[in-house]
Amino acid sequence: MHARKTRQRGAILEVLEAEGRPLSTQEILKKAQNKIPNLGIATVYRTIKDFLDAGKVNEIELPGDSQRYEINHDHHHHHFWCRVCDRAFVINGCPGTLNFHPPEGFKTESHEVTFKGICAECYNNKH
Amino acid sequence: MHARKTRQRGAILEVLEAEGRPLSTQEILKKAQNKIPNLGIATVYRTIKDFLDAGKVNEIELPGDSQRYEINHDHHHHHFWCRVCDRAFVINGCPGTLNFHPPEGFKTESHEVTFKGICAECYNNKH
DNA sequence: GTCTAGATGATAATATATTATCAATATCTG
DNA sequence: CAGATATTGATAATATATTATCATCTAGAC
Repeated sequence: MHARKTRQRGAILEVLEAEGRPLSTQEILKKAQNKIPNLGIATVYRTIKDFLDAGKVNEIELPGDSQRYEINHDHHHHHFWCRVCDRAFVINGCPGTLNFHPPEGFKTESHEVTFKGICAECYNNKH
Repeated sequence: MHARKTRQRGAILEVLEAEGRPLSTQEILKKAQNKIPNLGIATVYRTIKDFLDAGKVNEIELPGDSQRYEINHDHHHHHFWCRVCDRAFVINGCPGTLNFHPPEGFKTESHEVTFKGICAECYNNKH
């Protein structure tokens, strides 16, 4: 018997799907608590770890900030990080041609591009 | 009387200049201790903070890792991060044309590109 | 060389993120 | 429904990075 389906895990998955952008563990906790008021942070961490192992979610690392998690859709993309509301957003595709080569002998395995600035909501002071 | 010139600060600046790549506080400590054996980590943090305020060094944030510091040369560039030796390197210039636009209404202020992989030394097992 | 304030080193204290513990609870099988 | 066990929530414990404290030391003015 393994991996039971619980209200908590369902709620966390729903939150990630509904938002459609990378969320921090705290963001996940807050939003999932709308469905399950006394949800604990430990359950968020445990569930995210399970989802990661199962390949359901990806771990996003913003420069200098803690991890974010997003549903794994298997398509290459990058992120925008709003310095006002601290939310991360998905930017589909890859900006320009990353046909740039590191020094001789260096083997590049992946790359990350993070745009920083202000999102539309914050720019319009609605947030 | 302000900002005295000390052996410690000189050593830390020399290390940053000699390496020519972003260093973590621990890397700075270890390398500067070759010059000043009982240098303390607190002095590294204090000195780096002073250098940041003075604009002498830049703070580099790798996705998911702690800060690195490098001499400020005022030229746009990005970084390569070796997953084996954990060292960061400078990649001059900007890869490709970053003529990519975030969603309508988003204001981009800066961008960071981090290449991940294996550096030449580690690839050749010399490290 | 002397003096004084800034700097240092050792270490305690903070801050934060993540994991471990464990009794209570809830899921799933039969 | 009942029983076995995976899961949960509350919280303690870890891990790590950074900052504060303070007695001692030292750079630089005189």
